[in-house]
Amino acid sequence: MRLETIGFRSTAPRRAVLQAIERAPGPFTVEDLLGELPGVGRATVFRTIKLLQELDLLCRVPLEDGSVRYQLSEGTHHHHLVCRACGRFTEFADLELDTRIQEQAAQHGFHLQGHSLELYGLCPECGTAGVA
Amino acid sequence: MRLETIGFRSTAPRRAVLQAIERAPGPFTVEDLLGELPGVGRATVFRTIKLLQELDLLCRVPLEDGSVRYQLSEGTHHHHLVCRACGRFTEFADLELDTRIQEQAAQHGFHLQGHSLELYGLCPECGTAGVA
DNA sequence: GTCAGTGCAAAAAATTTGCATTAAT
DNA sequence: ATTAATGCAAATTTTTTGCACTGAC
Repeated sequence: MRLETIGFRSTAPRRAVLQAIERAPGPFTVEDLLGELPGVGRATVFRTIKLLQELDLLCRVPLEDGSVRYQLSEGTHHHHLVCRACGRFTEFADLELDTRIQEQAAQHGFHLQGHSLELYGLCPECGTAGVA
Repeated sequence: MRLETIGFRSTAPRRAVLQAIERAPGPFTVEDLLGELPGVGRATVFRTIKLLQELDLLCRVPLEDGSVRYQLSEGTHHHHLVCRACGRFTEFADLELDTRIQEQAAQHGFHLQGHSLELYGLCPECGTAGVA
């Protein structure tokens, strides 16, 4: 990890959290992580998650019911397609979309600094299964 | 109110919540509402807020820090420009944006059922003040 | 008169904090 | 040696639940 490169210490708990995240088969909650890491303190897991988000290594995805899931991030700016059935989400980026968003902000005299976009529905697998 | 029209009872607590919401000068938290309505029970305020959201009379806006604000809704589908400085938000709708979102979903073989888009930045007033 | 809606207080989540201790650099 | 990072347990914050009671229709 490049944690040390940017002034953070590479500690056992942090490495453990990282590994658990990489091991995760899909989106997870903080509680999931805690369950995977019996030896690591609650606060540490929360603190590490926060750190990883700031480093853009982890993305936080709010669901429609208000709950939150996390998933390893590809790093670059992107949005999510969230499947209501299986709960998994796919990243995608769309420059045109981002441009249009900037235009909207400009039209309202708004100084845009960030945005978040989540699409909810059924992924190809679940959508097909549901219709069939 | 048309609550009764759709099978819900028009009760004093609900009317009180509605009035408090209409009185609100800007986005508010549940706690704000509770403070305005000493006579109304916690659970009732939460239940009424949930109801109003389902009726599209109230919109729920997640902020970047994970907290949530509410604001009376214009009813139709829209997005928000959230000001990081003053906390207020403006609604806007953009058919082109929605279309592009649908296209993205289609490209991923995703059956789109809903989406949420929040823009964060500085509103005209705060942006100008900040720069000046 | 019925049953949706309410209030209350307790329970359940979800997250943060304080602080003495540990360990990375 | 410094001091960032940790663990723990307690404190907050946010939302939900159970249930007897009230009041809209």
